[in-house]
Amino acid sequence: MNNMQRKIAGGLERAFAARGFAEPSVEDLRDTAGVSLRTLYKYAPSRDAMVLLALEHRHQRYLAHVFGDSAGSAPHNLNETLERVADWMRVEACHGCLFHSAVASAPNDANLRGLLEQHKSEVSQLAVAKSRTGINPSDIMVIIEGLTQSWSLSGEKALSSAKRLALLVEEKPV
Amino acid sequence: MNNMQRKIAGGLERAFAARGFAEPSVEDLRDTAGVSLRTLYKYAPSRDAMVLLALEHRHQRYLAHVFGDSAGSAPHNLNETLERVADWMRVEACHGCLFHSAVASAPNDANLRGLLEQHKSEVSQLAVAKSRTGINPSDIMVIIEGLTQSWSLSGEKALSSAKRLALLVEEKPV
DNA sequence: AGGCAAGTAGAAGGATTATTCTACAGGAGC
DNA sequence: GCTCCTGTAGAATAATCCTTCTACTTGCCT
Repeated sequence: MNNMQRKIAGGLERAFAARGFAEPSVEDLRDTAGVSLRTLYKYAPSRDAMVLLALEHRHQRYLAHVFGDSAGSAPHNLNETLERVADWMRVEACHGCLFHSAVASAPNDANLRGLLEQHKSEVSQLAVAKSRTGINPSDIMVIIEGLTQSWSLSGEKALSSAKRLALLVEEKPV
Repeated sequence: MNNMQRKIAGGLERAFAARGFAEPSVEDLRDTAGVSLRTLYKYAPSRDAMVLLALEHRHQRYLAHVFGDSAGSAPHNLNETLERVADWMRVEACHGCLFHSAVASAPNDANLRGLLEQHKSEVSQLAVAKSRTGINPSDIMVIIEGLTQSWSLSGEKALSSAKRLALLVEEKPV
């Protein structure tokens, strides 16, 4: 059960990340998940549920990548955290944040909005804990969101900008 | 011709901003545009063209709001510029940037991606011109994107964070 | 051995959608 | 007066999509 669920969730995440949340049909999702239609609907009884499943999987993977998992490798400061965020963008060839994409495709879905808030608050909380000084949570939020969003436009330049901003605001906390 | 085009473009922009780019059907778009189906297709011969029309209209309105139009009221510095961005978010009750939303709904559409890049580069160029010191374009990009994106989560706190960051990086240019 | 849980493959239904087309009304210009 | 342009209203088409359902297979447990 768990094994199959991971397989499906991973496939769904890949499909939505590559083609957005609007375009892929359920049959497309079935193909990238590599299961039958019936099994797909068993683990996610509607297309909306498939979106939620993909986002939950994404959340886990993002946290593991950026903040390290139990395997012991975790960033030691804000600078390293930002580098990991950039690395995530590089590896996933991300068109920006998948949670924002999901909300953008269905702006009136309260469930999605809830997931987005939960995801972002968890991320900012973990990031604040990496700071030496008691950095303002919304400061780090602006920096991380700015880095994530402008990555696809500025690339590596966005990373050095984000690092510079973080350094300055850590030197002069509010 | 011009009058009708503005009416249609404005209606399309409102519809997509309120309900996202995936959900509204062409008949929904017709309703919010307030014209007949035939006229709508005359000015935008396909649904994709309707998206482009809406985004062009959005681009004009955004620039006019944030950087002032020929009517004489323009921001004098970075701080004021950021306040105008925040004001835009307040007024438009924006779920983030509409261009990013469009790209998120169709990540493989090259036309959309081109429009996004063009929009953002124009914005950052105009913003840089508002800075006293020669601020790094990608710095201001990260700040504006961060403010825009985290507005829906942090609200006014995002604005003061963005202003603080801008102040710091203007004091210590690269 | 036999039955049950969980999988594949794919057809069918019913609804929605983008686009095109027909039929008609009002107004401006020659 | 007549014609052309631009508009409305709405039907028809052809395709796509989500969801459900049937028929069949495989492996595991008692």
